[in-house]
Amino acid sequence: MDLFATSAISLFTDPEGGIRYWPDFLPQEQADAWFERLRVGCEWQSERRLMYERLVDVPRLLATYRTDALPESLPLADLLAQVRATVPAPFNAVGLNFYRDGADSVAMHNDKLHTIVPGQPIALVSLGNARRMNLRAKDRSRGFAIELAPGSLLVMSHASQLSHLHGIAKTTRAVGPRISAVFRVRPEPWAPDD
DNA sequence: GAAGGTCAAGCGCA
DNA sequence: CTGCGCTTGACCTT
Repeated sequence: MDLFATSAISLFTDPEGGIRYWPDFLPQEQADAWFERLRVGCEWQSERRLMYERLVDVPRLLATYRTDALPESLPLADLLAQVRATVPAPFNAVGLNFYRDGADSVAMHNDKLHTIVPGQPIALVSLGNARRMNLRAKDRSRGFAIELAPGSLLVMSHASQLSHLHGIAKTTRAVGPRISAVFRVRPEPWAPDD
């Protein structure tokens, strides 16, 4: 029995479940402990991108694992079990994003369609500092935002990736580090360095 | 293989 | 303050 993953808030509806949010998915103590273990233990990768003749850092750190090869030093198997208790999908991938401070961000985007399987959801667990996620329908019919609290779960349908964009804007507010763990069902075969 | 989309920082605008 | 839309260009997707 899980006393925490009780009530989902529906942010958007479609035939595949739309976009749902569980603010209290994990107990706070567990969210805090897992955040620290992931921050210290993940093999964080930085990337660079060219823009206007300058090489700039991608404003976040990244890590990717197959769910069938999770490092035992990380709490990802436990986290996956928690996620699957609420979202019963055959997740085979977890991507982690480390937003170190308010200068880290990700532009509005939808998940790469070749990295997800039609009909299967995407499950995003937030740890560490809260950050605001902006969401917008691609047809611009509506936009909304959700404060992604530590220990929360956001589930987005495959269909919602066709209809909506999401992103994390930079902020001048003093915000501490945040980690998101995003579970996906990727078409096989795939490798973590894809 | 051509065409179109992505997405990084910074600026102007509302 | 915030979000948004525009810019270039290498790389990715269709």
